[in-house]
Amino acid sequence: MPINQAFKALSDPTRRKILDLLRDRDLTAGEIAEHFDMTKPSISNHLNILKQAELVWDERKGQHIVYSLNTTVFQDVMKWLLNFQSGERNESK
Amino acid sequence: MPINQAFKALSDPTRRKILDLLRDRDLTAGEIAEHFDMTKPSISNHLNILKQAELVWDERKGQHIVYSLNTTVFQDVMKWLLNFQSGERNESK
DNA sequence: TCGATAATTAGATAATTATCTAAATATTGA
DNA sequence: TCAATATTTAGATAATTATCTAATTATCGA
Repeated sequence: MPINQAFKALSDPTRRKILDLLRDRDLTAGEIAEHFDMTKPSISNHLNILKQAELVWDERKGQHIVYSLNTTVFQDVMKWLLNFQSGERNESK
Repeated sequence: MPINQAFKALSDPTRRKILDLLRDRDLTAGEIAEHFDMTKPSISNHLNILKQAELVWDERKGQHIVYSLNTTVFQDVMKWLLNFQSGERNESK
């Protein structure tokens, strides 16, 4: 919901690549980590930042935790950007 | 042009407020600084980051340097976001 | 219940970013 | 040309963020 967290989350290439991977299909934390040259705790941290920004959802399925994309916040960010072209004032804080 | 710089630039509340101020009209560096409880060098640094991301243009007019909004990059960012709803794969790096 | 697997949390460190004060540069107008 | 004004650059420090290893938690299946 807070636009600030969304922009922060989106401002890192690793996190954007995670989002890109999730466009294809839902993935477990481990599957996501396989795509990166980085430890699992680091990826876990990035996933947490994406989760806090509500850009992804997580759901435990047995031993695994499955991550999926939440497109709602993308729309919120787009609305914010559209406001710059035409819209009325918004509280950018 | 690089989406990474655009997101980085947008991920700071001070910089988003600067962009918001520039929606009304072009402003000099000093006029921008007046709106913040922060030194001029700090604002100058934020302006530089916005400039590198091409979110603003600057033009010297006599003693002043006038900053203005560049909406092109906003559109690039929106295109990137739209891709997540419907689009084909992009290189999110 | 216990060993194996998946993932996160804790704690430390390195890298990046934001901010400040002081100094430098550019321009104007007398 | 020189003093005043506007802005940036330099250099230092504090705050934040990214990353690692080691330890912890949760779940499964025998």
